[in-house]
Parts: sequence; structure tokens; C-alpha cells
Amino acid sequence: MNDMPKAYDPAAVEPEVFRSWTEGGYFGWNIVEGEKPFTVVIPPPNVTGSLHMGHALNNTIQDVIIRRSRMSGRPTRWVLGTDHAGIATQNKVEQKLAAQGLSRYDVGRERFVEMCWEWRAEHGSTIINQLKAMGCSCDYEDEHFTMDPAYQRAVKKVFVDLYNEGLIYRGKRIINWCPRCTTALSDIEVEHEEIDGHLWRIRYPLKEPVEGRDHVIVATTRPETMLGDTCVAVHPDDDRYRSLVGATVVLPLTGREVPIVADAYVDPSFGTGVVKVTPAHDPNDFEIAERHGCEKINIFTAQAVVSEAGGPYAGLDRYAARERVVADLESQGLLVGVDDHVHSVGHCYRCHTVVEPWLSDQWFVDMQPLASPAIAAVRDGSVRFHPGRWEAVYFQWMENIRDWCVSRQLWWGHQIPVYYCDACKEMTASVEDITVCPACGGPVRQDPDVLDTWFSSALWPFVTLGWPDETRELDYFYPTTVLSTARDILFLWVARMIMQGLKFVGDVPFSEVIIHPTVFNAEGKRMSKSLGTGVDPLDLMEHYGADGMRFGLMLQATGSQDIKFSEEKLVSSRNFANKIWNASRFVLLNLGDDYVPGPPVAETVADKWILSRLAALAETVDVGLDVDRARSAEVDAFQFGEVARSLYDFFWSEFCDWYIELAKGRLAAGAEAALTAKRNLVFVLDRSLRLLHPMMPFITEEIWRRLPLMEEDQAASLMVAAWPCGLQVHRDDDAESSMRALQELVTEVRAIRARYSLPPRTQVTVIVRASGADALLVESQQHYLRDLAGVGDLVIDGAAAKPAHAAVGIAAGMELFVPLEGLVDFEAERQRMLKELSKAEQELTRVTHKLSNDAFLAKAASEVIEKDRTRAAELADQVDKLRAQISDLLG
RNA sequence: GGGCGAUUAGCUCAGUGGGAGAGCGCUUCCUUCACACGGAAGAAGUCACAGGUUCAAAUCCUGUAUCGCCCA
Repeated sequence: MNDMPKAYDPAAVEPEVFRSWTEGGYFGWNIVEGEKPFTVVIPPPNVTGSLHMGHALNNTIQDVIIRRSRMSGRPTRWVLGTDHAGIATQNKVEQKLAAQGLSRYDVGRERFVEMCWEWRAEHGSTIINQLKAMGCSCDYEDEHFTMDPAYQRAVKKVFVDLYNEGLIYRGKRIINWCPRCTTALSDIEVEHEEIDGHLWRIRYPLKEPVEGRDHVIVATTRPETMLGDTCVAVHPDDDRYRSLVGATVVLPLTGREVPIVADAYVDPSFGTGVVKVTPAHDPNDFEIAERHGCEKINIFTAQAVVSEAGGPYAGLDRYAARERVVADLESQGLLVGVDDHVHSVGHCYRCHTVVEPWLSDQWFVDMQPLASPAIAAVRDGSVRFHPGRWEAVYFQWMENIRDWCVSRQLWWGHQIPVYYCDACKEMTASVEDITVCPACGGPVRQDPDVLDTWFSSALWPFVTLGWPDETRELDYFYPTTVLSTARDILFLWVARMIMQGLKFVGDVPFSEVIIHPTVFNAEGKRMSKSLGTGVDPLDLMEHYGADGMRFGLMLQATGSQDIKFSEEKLVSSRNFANKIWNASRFVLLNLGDDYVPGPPVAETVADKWILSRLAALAETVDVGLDVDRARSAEVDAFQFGEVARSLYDFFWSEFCDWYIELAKGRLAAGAEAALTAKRNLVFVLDRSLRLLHPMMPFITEEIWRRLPLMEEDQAASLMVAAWPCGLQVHRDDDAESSMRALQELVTEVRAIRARYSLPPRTQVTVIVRASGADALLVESQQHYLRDLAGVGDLVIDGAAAKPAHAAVGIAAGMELFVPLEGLVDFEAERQRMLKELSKAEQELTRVTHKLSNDAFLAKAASEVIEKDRTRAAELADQVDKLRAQISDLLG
């Protein structure tokens, strides 16, 4: 009990505490019939990844609500796992091969996939171990992976079911192609960026002159694509070009002859009003070509190098081809001009390469039928977003949803369960692997592509619970309770989980979605490992402890704003942990060997006050963290920042600064007074540790296990101890206002002492001019002044006169005199009091003015008027006293 | 082009209708037996700007400016 070092050392405590949780089996879950479970599925971190600040914040949030729920006795489950992260993992393994001068084609698909599994075996536990270091209370025995055999089977079933329903189809479309990853991407995996480019104006000669014109001028941002032009388009109502529609253009450089068509897509005001149409490399051009039956010439290879179709330009990459095309046009006198032009260019969200719109065969999901019920589920409140404004963002995207390209030209992932028969051309989707064609018995080959990783992530909340089997687990834990995530995967992941959950389980996957703030660096820039602008949570935990990092993040998680990460908050949090440690150390050191646990007793004003404040704190914490309140109340739920601040303020500014300081006197007094003080200290500390535990699990556990508690308060671990309830009976407004008055008096005396630099040890005489209830309070609680303000002689007298040499003050409506023979600087006192007087007068004028306003008296709430009347009286009294003191000063 | 968010103390941010707050930093004092990762006392703000609603606006409405993000 007295083995606590003088400073809290997280490194010495955390591993041992974590081991005790593991050994106690507290991370596991149970099905308790008749009780509503609290379930969270972790957003599966990328198996290639390591912990970043976003994970640190998100997993702290989840752990906080999970721990609170577990302590309040609800069956609780936090499902853990990782995501196979198709592109990212494949990139890692390819990099490893590249180091040996090899590509994936050198080792072949089978060996490559094997290497991915090896890679996962080697690195997949990294992030899991980092979660342990954070203290996350996930069930580490219940770990899932989106490529587990059962998961693979579920993915196939979903694909085949959607295919059989006609909601998945194959089509030749313009998709977003990453030439570096050599795969298709979905629309939302493309990040658009404004780029300073050019708009080239190029002369396209007409085959035959029309009404004296022998050419048109087109404007383009991508001249190299003219190698694949198959028509030229103008707006049908554009009088400038009406007569040219139907004429033939001879394309420069290739000499191909293409028609001029009229299409309403063309914007006559953009450029020259004539556009070149490259159907295989632009989605809008593709549409135009479809409408006019034009050819679609693909001029790029998968690496965005000009193909044979590009004639003499074959073999050049897209940027070299652009330069050559422009140079050739110029030398042939066909380049009319070039202007600077800013336009939006898509980039791959994984590798930031410029995406190429590319015509290819891909698999698509028809989203509208899936989206409608998912929109309804949010509209009717089955799913709620916190903060609520994210619902509008969700609706905006869902209501304009487009088909989802789900095929990826990768090897690592869920291979598309579709089989092609070369003999009869039959296409079969099958959950079971097949080798022969069900139609003709001929040999089949499986589609080589894999599915978008998000296709499998979308199934996470129900596949991890056993779907498609109708398990007891699924029935009990689904829908899950809370999903916490960053806003950047709202569409990629959250929306799709809602759609697939409704489609395949028939219910939403979760009821509450927390969209937490994004963590930026101190300059407000995105944290990025490659740019070196990131902060490593592991480093932070080393410096501030896991609890320090967690609490520091919670202090910053205010919901309304993104976080400009401030390490200062972690310093405060580490200091707070140390404060908790030492306050606890004080309590434990003072209990003595013969301490007998017992219930708290609200004996003194301070006792009643601290219990009342504790009750208020418990209420704030519950409002901020309780999911059921989030459901029912109008107040905003999940106020992590406010909860953290309230815990900090209560523990430090109330419990430590006042209650413990006051308790010191009682501990030194007789045994009976000491026992009550000890029991109250233990009680308040115990309940505080419970309330703090979700945010600071390690330090609270370490301290709590040392507390000698009554049997009814004991538990095997704080982690599974009871969440505080029933504290509201301690609410006591009278005690709070009495305590406030005493605090003001103490502060005023201390201020006088500070003003005159009175040595801390010397006692001062204080004369309080007070009568009635004020006098009674000061008289009965005078030890507060003696213990906390160094007051020796205390005179309480309603008619006390100011001694000749005395510092003066007003606190809680009472006048104070501190006789200071020879010390008082009257002029300084006078100046200070004049300043105070001016402030009080100003405020009094304001309130008086308000109270003389008939409209205010007629319309304002009666409590407000009453409050202002009281305040006016207090201020008037204060002004009188200040004036008297000022005129007395020289007397 | 459409939408969302932000603008409060030197810095980072709380505060949604009724006496401007915290942490860090700053000034002064204190190493008294829980804690110097500490204690005490202080200084410091036209709540971006302009209108409006209201008895009353940092808070609600409209507009403007600046910054950030999302969608097209």
C-alpha cells in the first residue's frame, strides 16, 4: 500500500496490468439470455498497416464506450480483426519481389498469393499488438480476417446471390484505371485534384471544304488522345457549325477520317465549341460515341503506354506521347494556340498516380436497389449518425449513387466466383469451385480478377458473427450497437455495410454511427508517413503512457471540429495521470494499517459538497458516453471532450485542490473524525477511478486494486467492477453554495497574503464583518480558513470596524480585514479597490437597467428575473461596501 | 457550380438565448511531510465583419470576408 513510487511510471505498470486482464479473461464475451448486448465491430485495420493517429483516436473511442458498457453490466463484445487490403498488400509483396529484381509474373499467381499469406503471417499481428499496447479491450481470442476460409465462402455467396438476382453484371465500360497498380478502381477510390494544365487548340482539316471552310478548331486538355479520336462533336443548336454536321474530318497525324456529329453534351461556350471525341478514354466521349454509333479505339496499354493502335507513337508513355504529338502538330502548323487551364484530374487513392479513364470489361453492382432501403433506414432513425449532420452527406451520396465497379485486376483477394466455358461460352457463378461446365460438361476457367476489398469489408458486421450460417451469435449480437469511424470511409465502407446488412441479414448492421474528427498535424495538414508529417502513437505512448495518449486524444475530441493535434494536451494528460497517482498515494498512505472499510458519511459541508459534485460528474459522464441516452435524448451524444474535461476538472480542481486539502486537517484530528474522512476519501477516489477507467484504464486499474473497499464494492478487477450508479441522492445545492462561499473567503485571504508577500507559514488575523447566516457559516466552518488560508485569530462581528492598518477585501458578500501593521500600501489598495468598484458599478448599472425595463419584466422567465434581482442586491451591497472601504482606507 | 464546417485570451480549443471559460504560455511568490509532471495569487478577449430577430445574441436568422473539407 505504501509501495507506490513518487511518480507514476506507465512503462512499469501497463504490461503487468494488461496481463492481469488477459489472465482474468475479461476481454471475452458471453451470451446472456434476456439481456441486450452491446456490440462493436472494429473497423478492420489494413493488415499491412501499423497504428497511426486515426487508429489511436478511433480505438480509444471504441474502448471508452465498450469499457463503460462492460462495467455497467451489459453483455459486451468487441469484435477484432484485420482487412486483407488487396492493393496495399499486393504492393508490399511486389516491392519485396522487386528488391530481388522480380515481378509477380516471374513467380506466378499461385506462388504470389502464397507469398501474400506469408507476408500476412509475418506482419499481420503488428497492429493487433499495438492495440494491446493501447489497452484496447477487444476479444483477442476472437480475431477475424477478411480472407478467412469462412469469410471467403460468405463473399462468394453474396456475389453469387447478387449475380443470380441480376444485381451484378459484367460490362464493357469506361472505368478508372490506375496504370501503376494496373487495376480498375471504383469512382470513390479516385481523388480529384486541381491541376495547372493547358488547353490546346488544334486545327482539324475537313476532307472536303464546306461553305468555304476547310477546317475546324478543337480545344483539348489531352492532345495525345487524338490518336484515338473517332468523331468530332458540336452542339446541335450552335449556328457556327450547323452546316458542318455530317462532314468528314481528316485527323492530323494519323490521317483517319472521322465524322462531325451534333450532340447536346457539347458546351458551345467552352473552348471553340468543337470537341474531339475519344470514346475509349473519356466517359463523356464514350456516351457520345454510343449515341452516334462511333468506333471506340483503345490507344493505351494497361501501363498507359501508347499501343499499336497509336501507330508511330506506339511505345511512348502518355506524357511522352503528349509532348511528341504537340511538337508534331506544331511543326505541321496545325497547333493554333495554347492557353493555361486549371482542371480537375483524378488520382489513385492508394498510390496517387494519375488515373486513366480506360475502356475495359469489368464487373459492376447495380446499386440503386440496394441503396433505397439503406436510405430509408437512416431516414426512419434505424441508423443514426453522430454528429447528425453526417446524415445529409450520406443522403447526398446515396441518392445519386452510381453503379459500383467491383472487379480488380489483382491476384491478392477474393477471386471472382464466375467460370467461363470456352466450348459453349456459358458463364456460371458458383459458390463451390467447379471444373466443368454445367451446361456442356466442357472445361471451365475461373475469372482471373478479384473483388474490390471493400466488397468484402461491407460484410464485416455479419460475417464476423457467423453469417451465412444462422448462428445464435448472429441472432444475439446483430445488429451491433455502435460503429465508430473516420469520415473518409463513409461511402467506401459505412454506406455499403448498411446496404449489404439490410440485403443479406434483413436488418441494419448497427444503430449508432460515430463519425469522429480527423487528426491533422499541428499545422492543420494531413498526417502522412511518406511526407513525414505524421506522429507515431507508439512514440507518444512511450513518452506519455497509454493513458496519457488516450486521455489527451479524448480532451481534443470535441465533435464539432477536426483535431489539430496538440502534444501539449498529452503533457497535460500525463501530468493528470501523475496527479491521480499522487492523490491516491496520499489517501493510501494516510489510511493506516487499522483502517476498516465503511460507507461514506456526509458529515461536514465539504463531505456533502464533494459527494454532490461527484454525483454531478457521474451524470455528465453518463450523458456523454451512454448509448441508450444517445438514442432517447435530444442532447448530443458521445461528448468525449466534455467528459474528459469534466473528469479532469473534478479530480484536480475539486477533489485534490479542496477536498483532500481539507481532509488533511481531519486526518490529523481525533480518530473518529479521521475515520469518516478516510472513508469519504476512499469512496470518492473509488468512484472517481471507476468513472476515469474507460479513458485511463491502466493507471486506474493499478491504483484501484490497492484500495481497501467494502465487500459490496469489491471486484476481481476494476475493468469488471460496477459502473457508479445511485449517486444522485447526494445532490445538495445548499452544501454547494456554502462551500462556494467558504472557497471565496479562503481565496480572498490568500489573495491578501499574496499581495503583501506574507510568508506561507505565518498566521494572520482576519476580521470578518458578518452576521446572521453568514456569521453562522463562518463560525461553524472556521477551520477551513485556518487550514487553507493560514488564519490564526479569527474575529466574526457584524459591527466590526476596520483597524487602522489593514488590508481589506470582500468575499461572498462579507467584508474582510487583515490587520497588517506597517505593511499596507494604501495607495495600491485604493487603486485596486477603485478598479473593483468600477467593475461592480458597471455591472450593477447593467443589471439595474435590465430590471427597470418593463419589457424584460413582462417577458423574461421568472427565474431569470429573480436571479437578476438577487444579483442586483448583491452588487449594490458590494458597491456600498467598496465605497465605504475606499473612504475608510485613509482613516 | 452545389454542399458542409470553422473564425472566442499569445497558442490550441470548450462554451447554442440570460453574470466571457479551460489547458499551455506569461507575471509574482512558495521546494510546508501526495504530487515541481506540484501549490498559491495574478495579467490577458470589440467572441471575424455588417445587418436583422428578441426584453435579452458569442449563442438564432441573412449577408460579407478568410480558411478547411466533401461532392460534381
